[in-house]
Amino acid sequence: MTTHTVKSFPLPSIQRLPVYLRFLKEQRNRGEVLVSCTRIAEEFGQLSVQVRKDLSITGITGRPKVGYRVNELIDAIEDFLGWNNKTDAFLVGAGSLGSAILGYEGFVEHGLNIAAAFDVDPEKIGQTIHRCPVHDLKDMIEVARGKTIGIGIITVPSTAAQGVASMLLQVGVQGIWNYTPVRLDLPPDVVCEEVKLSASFAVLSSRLKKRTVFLGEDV
Amino acid sequence: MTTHTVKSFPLPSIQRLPVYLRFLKEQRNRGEVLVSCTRIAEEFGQLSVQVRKDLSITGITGRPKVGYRVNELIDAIEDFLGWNNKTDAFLVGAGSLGSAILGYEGFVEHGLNIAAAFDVDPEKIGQTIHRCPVHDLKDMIEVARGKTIGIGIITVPSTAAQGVASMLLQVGVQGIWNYTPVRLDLPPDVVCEEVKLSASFAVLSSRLKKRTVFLGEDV
DNA sequence: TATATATAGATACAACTTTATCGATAGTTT
DNA sequence: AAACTATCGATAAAGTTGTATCTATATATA
Repeated sequence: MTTHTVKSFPLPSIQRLPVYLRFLKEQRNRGEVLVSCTRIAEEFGQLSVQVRKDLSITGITGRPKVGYRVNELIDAIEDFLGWNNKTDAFLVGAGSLGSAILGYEGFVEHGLNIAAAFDVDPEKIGQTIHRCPVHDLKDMIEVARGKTIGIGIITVPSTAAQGVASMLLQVGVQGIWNYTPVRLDLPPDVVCEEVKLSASFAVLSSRLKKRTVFLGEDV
Repeated sequence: MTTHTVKSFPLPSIQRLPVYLRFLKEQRNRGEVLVSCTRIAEEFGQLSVQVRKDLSITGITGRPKVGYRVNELIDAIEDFLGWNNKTDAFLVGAGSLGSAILGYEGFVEHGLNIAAAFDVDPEKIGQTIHRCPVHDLKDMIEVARGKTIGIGIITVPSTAAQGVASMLLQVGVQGIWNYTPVRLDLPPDVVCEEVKLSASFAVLSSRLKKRTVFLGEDV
């Protein structure tokens, strides 16, 4: 293998792609064949330039005065994100957050197949949540045998997070989707994405605070 | 009221504050009185300069060769985010995602008091989830009477999101924490923060994809 | 008391992201 | 067929965020 630079794309653009994808699928269902970025932009209160730039990272190209082909665009986004290939995943922590993720059908459309869930609670072990079997956490290695598990989803209490992560590494996951606020110690070749609900709440709080200051104070 | 410019702070900095806060509280529990940003930075694999800049938005100032007072810093962050004042909230959608939020005790520490939950499912109405009563959605206005509800949390299916948002506006919420992928139509003075799980998954997916390309392809 | 050192604060620079502008193109209208 | 217009693509400018560097200061040490 030769070393080569992998071109990287703007993170904000990547994050906006799912929004466009959702809209494009809606349009396809309505029978639309073409769509312009002007149209997409006004839908989301953005500038058309930004939409165009975002879409361009997928490699797709539109036609002046016409726009983009809806189908082509959907394929391009899904291909870019790897959402047209199914990836098997394990979810650890079958509490309410875990159940919420198991129940969200959108992820199936994104190629995410949660093959099994795990927990330590005897009440949950053996049950089925949203058609997904819940196993004993200590059977994880065994359940994984013969399977290729690409992603591990961690929805356990913070204290258990690192231990669970280590088990998932043994199973051979390449990516971890971490819903706990814990910074995991992982080998550098494993991709980790954290869902930081506190960060989101902090943004909401600070904006509410600012708003209060603005409405209430006089300078 | 006079018009004046409200200074705005870097969003990424705001998002990182909860991470520091968590660490600082840990340190306080261990009896630490002082902490340097060098220490914080190494904990999170960041640069000390960035930590310093992030902390500076709260208005706090440290002392050279000494560092910051842990208590002072905790107070400053909580004050900046408004987390030292309790805010009452309504949560709409008592499914698994709603339950997960109700069950996450961290939010209480952030000043978020979910006063009531709402749903349309007769099975759920009248129940109590994590000490929070679940009411019939159509009783929302009535339940709100006499209360000041600052925040509305939306954890319903996408199709119901806009309707719920409109009800919350009637209740007088100033902020909405939206867990659905729907872009809500709201008056401009209402603050809305969206939790985009698909965006997070998109980042994970694209990085996994890139990784595969890097490991597999030869240029 | 003088010197060394770790640390905060300020300033400057670089990288990244968003926004604006301009030219090219394909369809539409006259 | 020519002029017009909506749209894309490319490039440039502006704004924001992250990183590096330098100075000042408080403590420790000789």
